Amino acid sequence: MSVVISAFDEAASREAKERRAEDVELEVLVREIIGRVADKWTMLTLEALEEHGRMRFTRLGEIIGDISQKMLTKTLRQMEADGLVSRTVFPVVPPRVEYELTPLGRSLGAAFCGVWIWAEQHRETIRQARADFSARAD
Amino acid sequence: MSVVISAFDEAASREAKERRAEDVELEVLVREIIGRVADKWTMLTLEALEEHGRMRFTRLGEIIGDISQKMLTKTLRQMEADGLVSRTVFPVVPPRVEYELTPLGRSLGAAFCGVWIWAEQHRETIRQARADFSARAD
DNA sequence: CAGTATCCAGCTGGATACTG
DNA sequence: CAGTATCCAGCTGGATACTG
Repeated sequence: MSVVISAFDEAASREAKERRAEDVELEVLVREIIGRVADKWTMLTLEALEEHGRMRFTRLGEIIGDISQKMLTKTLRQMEADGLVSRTVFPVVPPRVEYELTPLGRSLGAAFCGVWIWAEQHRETIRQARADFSARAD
Repeated sequence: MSVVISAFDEAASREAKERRAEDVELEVLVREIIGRVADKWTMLTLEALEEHGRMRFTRLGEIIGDISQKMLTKTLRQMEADGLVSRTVFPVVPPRVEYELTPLGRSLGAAFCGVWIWAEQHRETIRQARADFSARAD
C-alpha cells in the first residue's frame, strides 16, 4: 500500500514538474518580480521615485519614512540589478548619489495598475470575507 | 546642527506620513494582496486551482509539488480568509475536504495577467540588466 | 553623504510525531 | 484523510558603530 502511494506521489510530482518545465523560467521570473514589488520597501521606493522623480539617497530615505539605511541600500541595489532604477554617482565630496526610475521601472509600475484597480474594486469584498472568516472561527 | 537635521527629518517623516494618510488603507491592502500572491505557495496554489478546478487537500499538495502539510494548510487558510478560496468539508470518514477558487480568486488571477505579460515582454531586458550589473560588479 | 560591517532578536517554514 | 502540535535551523532585517 505504501508502495502504491509513493509510486502515485512520485508520478504526480513528476507530472507537476513536467507540466511546468516549459515555462519554469518565466514563472520564476514572474514570482521574483512580484515578490520584489510585494516587498514593502521596493514598493515604497518605486512609489517615491514615481512621484518625486530623480532623488538623492538620503532624501529618498526621508520620503519613504522609517526605512533603515541597510534596507534602503539593499532595496536600491536590487532594483538597480534588475534594471528598474539607475544610480548616478557624482564625483564630489561629500558624495552625491542620485537614483531614478528607468523606463523599465516606470513600465513595471504601470503593469501593476491592474492589481491596484482590482484591490480597489474588491476592497469591500475582501474586508467582508475576512470579517466572515473571523466570525466563523469563533 | 543636529537639532536642525532632526527637525528636518521629523518634518520630512511627518510629510511622508501625511501624504500617504489618505490612501494608507488601500496601500496596505494592495501590499498584502501582492505580497500574498508573491508568496511562492499562494501563487502555485492559485495556479493549481485555476488549471485543475475543485480539488481535495492531498491532491492539491501532489500537484503543487513539494509543499509541506503545514504550508499547504496555512496557505489555504489564508486564501480562504481573504475569500479567494472556498473550503467544503464532507462529513464522511475518512474526511474529505475540497478546495475551489471563488469568483474573487479567479478575478485576482486575471488581475495579475498584466504583470505576467509585463514579465514575459521584458524578460530579456531584465536578464540583460542583471548580466550588466554582475559584470559591473567585477 | 552614502554607504559598509557586525551583532543579534524574531519570524519563517521544514521535519517529525501525533489524532479525530 | 486532513489536519494540529512541537521543535528547531536558517534567513531577515533592525540597531549600532564606523568610514572614504
